[in-house]
Amino acid sequence: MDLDDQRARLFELFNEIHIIQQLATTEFNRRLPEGLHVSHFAVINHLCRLGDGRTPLQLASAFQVTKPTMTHTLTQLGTRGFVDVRANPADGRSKLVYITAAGRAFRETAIASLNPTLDAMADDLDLPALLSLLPQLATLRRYLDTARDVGP
Amino acid sequence: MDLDDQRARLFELFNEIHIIQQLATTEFNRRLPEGLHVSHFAVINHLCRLGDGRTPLQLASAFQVTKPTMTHTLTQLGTRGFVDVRANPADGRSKLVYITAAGRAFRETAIASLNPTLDAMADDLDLPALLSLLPQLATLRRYLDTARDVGP
DNA sequence: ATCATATAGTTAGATATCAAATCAAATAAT
DNA sequence: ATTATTTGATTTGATATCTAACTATATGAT
Repeated sequence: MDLDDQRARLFELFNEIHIIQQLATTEFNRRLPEGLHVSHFAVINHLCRLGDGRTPLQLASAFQVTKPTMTHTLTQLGTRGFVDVRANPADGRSKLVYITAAGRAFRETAIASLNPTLDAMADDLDLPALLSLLPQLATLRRYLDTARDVGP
Repeated sequence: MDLDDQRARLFELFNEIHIIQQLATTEFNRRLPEGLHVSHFAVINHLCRLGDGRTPLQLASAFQVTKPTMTHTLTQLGTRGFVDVRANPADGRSKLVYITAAGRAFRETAIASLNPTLDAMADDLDLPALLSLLPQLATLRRYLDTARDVGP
């Protein structure tokens, strides 16, 4: 495989990933209740599964989005009453994000909306083969994350 | 693996893909000349490699974006003089997209900007293992594309 | 102690994307 | 032929995301 070919196939890999992300995000967004985005669900889900009382920065880091993006997402979630963002007693610059009862209820609803789609995928696709991609993808993700802040 | 676990891991797969797409897109966008987005490059690249004179709809379909998105991208490219969008003599509703000399020049510049990043990845990562993901990802992409227009 | 630097979060502005609705042309049906 | 349906593209309006710049607090250096 020559160099140009190598580059083209790597680019193709990212193109496939881009398309999958687009289609999956669009699909999930369609299934979720009106006005709610999969990025909202992901944050709520994270707080429920791994515990709340985390800072916005920790959340931004967990999802690899920028700080303003997380500010925006948390504002949306706060407006809907799904999270409660309080001052961090240990650090005056910082805040802590707590999930509310309404937030937990939203998670249940969202899960009920998304599970049929996930289950259909599990039925229609070779799930073990798909999930076997996870380690490779995680490696790639870590690499990109690390390579991120080395310039130029 | 129980059902909930299966769902959680599938969702995790999409989360990884989402993060990779975010990081890769951001990285590529940083490398590209001012004001140009990787989605612009992808269209130009496609036209150069596989031939121009395609319709906006064909392009939208190739990248799995919606028609308005492709209209927007082509408007941007047209404004910069990278493509020429003409009426389709064979169909009054349709148009044909041609690449210009400036468009080809932009592609060369863009490739020169992106190749170092791609080459660094090829050096730092296990490229054969990465590229071996392509068939599985293509299968997943085709599945999502097909499942897209079945309701509800 | 004071001042410089680093860190957490927000604000401002830009843009890529989507869904829904619209318009125009082509095709199909009666 | 005329009308209805389908198809290609655009317009409109909303939103998620990014970068850059800003504010406020915390930490470190002299």
